[in-house]
Formats: sequence, structure tokens, C-alpha cells
Amino acid sequence: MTEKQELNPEEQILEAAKTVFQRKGFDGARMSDIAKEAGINQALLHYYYRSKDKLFQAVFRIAVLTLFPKIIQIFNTEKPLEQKIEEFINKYFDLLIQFPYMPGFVMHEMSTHPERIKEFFSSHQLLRPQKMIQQYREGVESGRYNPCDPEQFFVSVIALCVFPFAAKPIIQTALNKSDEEYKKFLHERKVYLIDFILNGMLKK
Amino acid sequence: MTEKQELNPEEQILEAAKTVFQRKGFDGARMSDIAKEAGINQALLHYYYRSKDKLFQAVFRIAVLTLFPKIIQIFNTEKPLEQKIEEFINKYFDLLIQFPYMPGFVMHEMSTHPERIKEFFSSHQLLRPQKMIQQYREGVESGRYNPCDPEQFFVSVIALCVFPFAAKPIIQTALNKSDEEYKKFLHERKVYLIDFILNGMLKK
DNA sequence: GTCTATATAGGGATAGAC
DNA sequence: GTCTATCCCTATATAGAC
Repeated sequence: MTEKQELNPEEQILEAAKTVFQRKGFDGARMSDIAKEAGINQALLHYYYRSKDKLFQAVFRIAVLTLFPKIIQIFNTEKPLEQKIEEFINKYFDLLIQFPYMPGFVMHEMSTHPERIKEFFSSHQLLRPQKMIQQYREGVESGRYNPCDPEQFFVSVIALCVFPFAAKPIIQTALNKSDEEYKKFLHERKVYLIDFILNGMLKK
Repeated sequence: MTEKQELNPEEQILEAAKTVFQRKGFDGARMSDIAKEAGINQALLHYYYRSKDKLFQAVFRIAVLTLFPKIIQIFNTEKPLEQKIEEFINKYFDLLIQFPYMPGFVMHEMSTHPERIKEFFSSHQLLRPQKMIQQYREGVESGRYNPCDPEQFFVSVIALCVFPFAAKPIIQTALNKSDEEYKKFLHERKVYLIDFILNGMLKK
């Protein structure tokens, strides 16, 4: 019931829907939960967004379009790759801390309802880290980086950032950490990752 | 409708339930889907496993208890850590190729229904890679490994293996690969990862 | 044990008053 | 535009015949 009375109902519903969908997934979310979260009644949801599916589309669209361009943007600048990686990890982590449910949410919806979602990714050129892949190739050719498939490297960087958010409950249980300790763990991970990744890519 | 007529109904139901739950998640799964997948009628599901929840518990229990001990087992042997990591990645990847839906499944259920599941992890000592963490510490003290938090390192190793399975649809779309190409990508990742991880941990 | 038929509840969606 | 009341379908679960 995070009521933000400055917002108009349409935005208020969208905010509530974002919260509920991201926590429970499409199948687990109830329209009644969203209405309650928004502090209005269920009929209004349908008044503004005809159906659950349409409402979900709106939420997912905004989530993806605000998140992914920011990610790729960092990778597609002209700076040297080492510097970009450091910058990327710092900024991406800050973004993930703001939207901790996003990774799990996107992964799950993409797996369970690919038909409903695939268009976003294929149409919007959201995940084409071409500049970065080219840069890596140049680094390999000049002998500074370990020779490897740049796509593998790209997947690794994303994996190392995203996984602690998507798998938070498991890791937290496994490592027996409180919420506070886990937060610290995430914060420390920024520095750790920069070191680990650069070590893995630079030639000895 | 993967009918395996050698199995008795109870096992057949469990197999079908495993398939459907892992693909759709608890909330997305329908008891009727499971019945159809098992090639029997819906009433029998309830005859053998009173409720959807109980059936899910049975599936999740088996999935977790067959998977996690195997993982940790590899890490808790007495071999040198470098060798173990190589062995771990090879074996873990083979396991993941067998059960590609497991990572996403476990992550999502853990996030959306923690109360139903948390006990498995806390009670069964499934994820305590203590031997491995201790070994890493020794390597740091002897000056062979880059000094870092072994827990961070552990999370990284799991992340690098698991992520390409959990996020398959996204990565596949992003890198524009066919199923066949993605399979190849995963296969090549084994060799790549061993190199990348050892590079990241060993001192220059 | 296995089936068909059915009870019961829950959730998405609509009607219609205000 | 916002509400209450309600429709209707779907999904879990049970009853009861065989």
C-alpha cells in the first residue's frame, strides 16, 4: 500500500502493478492485489488498462525500456574497455540495487511466456553490445587480452552482476547472512568484481 | 505426453509434475496439465498426492536433493582447488544440460514462495562450501591466489555456470543464436570458464 | 486404483448506479 | 471517473460408481 497521492490514478496503478508483478510474476499476481496496493478498487484497473495482460505489457515495457538502454549505453561509449568495465559495474550495480527484482522478473517471464515478450528484445535492439565486443576483439588482436570469445566474456560480466540479485534468497541462506550483511556483501562485490574480471581478461 | 509406461502411476505423476512445474512454475502450472502430461486423469493426482501443494513439495524436494548434494560434493573433496574447479565446471555443466530448467525454477520459487521452501536449504546443509572456502583462504595466505573474499569467489563460480541456463531466452535473443548455436555456445563455455576463472584467481 | 461427474472457490472481467 | 454488485469461467478438490 505504497500510496503516492501526487500521482494520477493511471500512474498509481502502473506503480502498484510494477510492484506486484515483479514480486509475484504474472501468474502469481492477482488483480485484487494490485488494486489494493494502488489503494483503489479492482474495476478501475480494467477501466484504465482493459485486461491483466495489457497491464502487464505496460509494466514490462516500461521496466525493460528504462533498464536495458541504460545498460547498453554504458558499454557503447568510446572509452577504453578496462575503464568502461569499471564504470559499467559501478553503474549497473547501483541500478540493480534500485530494481533488485528486475533480473528474476525478466528471466522468469522470458522463460515462461516468451511469446508475449520476445518482441521487446528483438525489435528494440536492446541487447546488442557490438561496440564492446569489437573492442574486446581488438584487445585480443593486439595481444593485451586473453584470447577468448567476446560473447562469452559479455555473458560472464552480466552473469557476475545479475546473479546475486536473482538468486538472493538462495545465496543468503547458503552463506547464512542477515539482510544487512547481504547488503554489505553486494556493496563489496563491486570492487571485487572489477578486480576479478580485469584479471580474467588481461594477459599475464 | 512423455509416457513412460515402465513407471508406476505414482512415479509417472511425479515425472509429469516435474516437467510442468519446472517449465511453468508453481503459479503457472495447472493440475490438468500435469494429468495430461502423465497420461492419466486429474482425480488420480489427488488420490496419490492430496493437493497441488503437496505434489509440488515432492517435486521440489527431489529436484533439490538430487541436485545440490552433487554440486557441493565436488567442492568438498581433498584435491587441489585448481583441479577441483576444472572438475566442478565440467561436471556441473553436464548436470545443468540434463536439467536446464532447474536454475530458473529454483530461483523463482525461492523468490516468490520462500516460506514454502526455505526449510530445505537451511535444514539440509545443502550449500555450505566450507572446504572450498577454506582452501581458497589457504591459497591466499600462501600468496598463490589473489586476495579476495572466498564467498565472493564462490558466488562468482556458481553465477558463471548457472546464468546461461537461467537467462537462456534473453541471451539467445541478444546474441541472435539458433538453438543449435546456443548449444554449441554452452559447450564451448566449459573450456572458456575454466580459463577465465583460474586467470581471475591466480596471481600474476 | 481408476474413472466421470460435480461441488466449491477464486479470479478476471463487466454492468450499471452515482 | 469511481464505486458496488455480480457474472462467468477456470482450477482445485471431492464424491461416488466401477
